[in-house]
Amino acid sequence: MHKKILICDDHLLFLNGLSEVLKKFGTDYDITLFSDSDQCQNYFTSAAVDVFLCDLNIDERDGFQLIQQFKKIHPKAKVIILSAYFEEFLVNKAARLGVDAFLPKETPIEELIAVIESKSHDFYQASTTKKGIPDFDNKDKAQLKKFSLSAQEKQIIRLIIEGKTSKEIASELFISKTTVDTHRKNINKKLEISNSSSLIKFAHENNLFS
Amino acid sequence: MHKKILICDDHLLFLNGLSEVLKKFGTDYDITLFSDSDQCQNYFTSAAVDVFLCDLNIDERDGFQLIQQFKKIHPKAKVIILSAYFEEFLVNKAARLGVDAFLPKETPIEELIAVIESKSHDFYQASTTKKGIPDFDNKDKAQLKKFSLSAQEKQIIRLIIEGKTSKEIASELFISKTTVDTHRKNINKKLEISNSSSLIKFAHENNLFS
DNA sequence: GGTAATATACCCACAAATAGGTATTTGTTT
DNA sequence: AAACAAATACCTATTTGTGGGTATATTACC
Repeated sequence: MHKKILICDDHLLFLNGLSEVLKKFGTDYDITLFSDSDQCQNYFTSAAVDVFLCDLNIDERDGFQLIQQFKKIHPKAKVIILSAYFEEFLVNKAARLGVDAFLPKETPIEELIAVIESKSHDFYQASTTKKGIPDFDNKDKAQLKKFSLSAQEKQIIRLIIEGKTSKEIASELFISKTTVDTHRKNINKKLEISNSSSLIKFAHENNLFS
Repeated sequence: MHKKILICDDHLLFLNGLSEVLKKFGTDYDITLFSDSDQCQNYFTSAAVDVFLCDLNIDERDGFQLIQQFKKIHPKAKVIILSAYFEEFLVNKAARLGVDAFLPKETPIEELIAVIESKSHDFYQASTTKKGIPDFDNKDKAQLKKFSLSAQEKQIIRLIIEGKTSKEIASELFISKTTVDTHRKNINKKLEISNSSSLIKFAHENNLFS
């Protein structure tokens, strides 16, 4: 069946490669590529799309934001996240946004195509995703609610770990310095810590990033 | 010109994609793929290789180790690192190992092929790599400075990483809080940084502990 | 025996972070 | 429509960290 596929990923080599592989193995795909999230959004606001393959962290913008916009315009399209990071709370958030599948980038191409071709919109359909599912609910209720860090909070933690000050983080995220301070305050309260060294320690111990 | 190319990367989709793209754009490439570093090493110990494309962090093993082994067996082959992480100290280490190019994974395919085809073994040849070069020497100095940290300074860094405040560190080491501050001041000066997050980042990047 | 490095400790001033509060807006859920 | 979570932003106050000095005692190395 003919499918209009939209791919957004800021890793150009990955983008090229994925496109090549899909053209080779896929039946009848019309593929459009973007490495810039704004250009991608411009495109999908006025074009038909059947399947949207999206990376997280596309050029510093949160991939979830892009997906949220996409969902508004194309509620029936299939959205598949291809992410290098496979963490429960990300999978959770994706599920809440109505993302159809959350696949690691190392997913075999056959499986990716199976997900693209599947008629159902089942979040758990891919075998690789299933692997992560057993403790999905437990992790969600136990660990995740313990911390339940929002996307913006996580973003700020990332920048703190990089050695940025609140002022620098503010200008990088186009928000006020006082807002960054509020986020840091809330983060510290949630994690029951009182300085950024402990925050970094926490992030490493819990593999928030890696 | 015919080239025997060996690629090692644990991201299967990336591996597939890269291989496809190289076959399409490259002139006459004989490509062998591995996602497992041990299997890759087994292969190159008894096979001719012209170009080795290698990821860092291949299945938990340090990519540098693999490259080191490769260099012993194929001193004249061209080694190109394709890494998602582009940081000066990694580029430094690569340069010291005699790696010919250090490219981000988002490198345009044309540029990657240009590097593969180039006759020279010039570490700085790719435009994307050049961007990272200006502070190459500075970071190298910082690298050396790591050894000029005194025992007490290292001890204090350890405690900072554990999330302790200067006051806490002082009482733990039975010295004055102002002395701890002096040490922190000297550490920051030596490492050319200005906050503890950067200090922790430095410690991790340079494997000061662990 | 002189020089260098290290550890110790203080002064001052300023920057940054932490922690309490309140408040508005937006979007989602029920 | 009401309730909620999230992101935004400000106020105040205190603590912590940073960076410029200076200074002394100790050890280590030529």
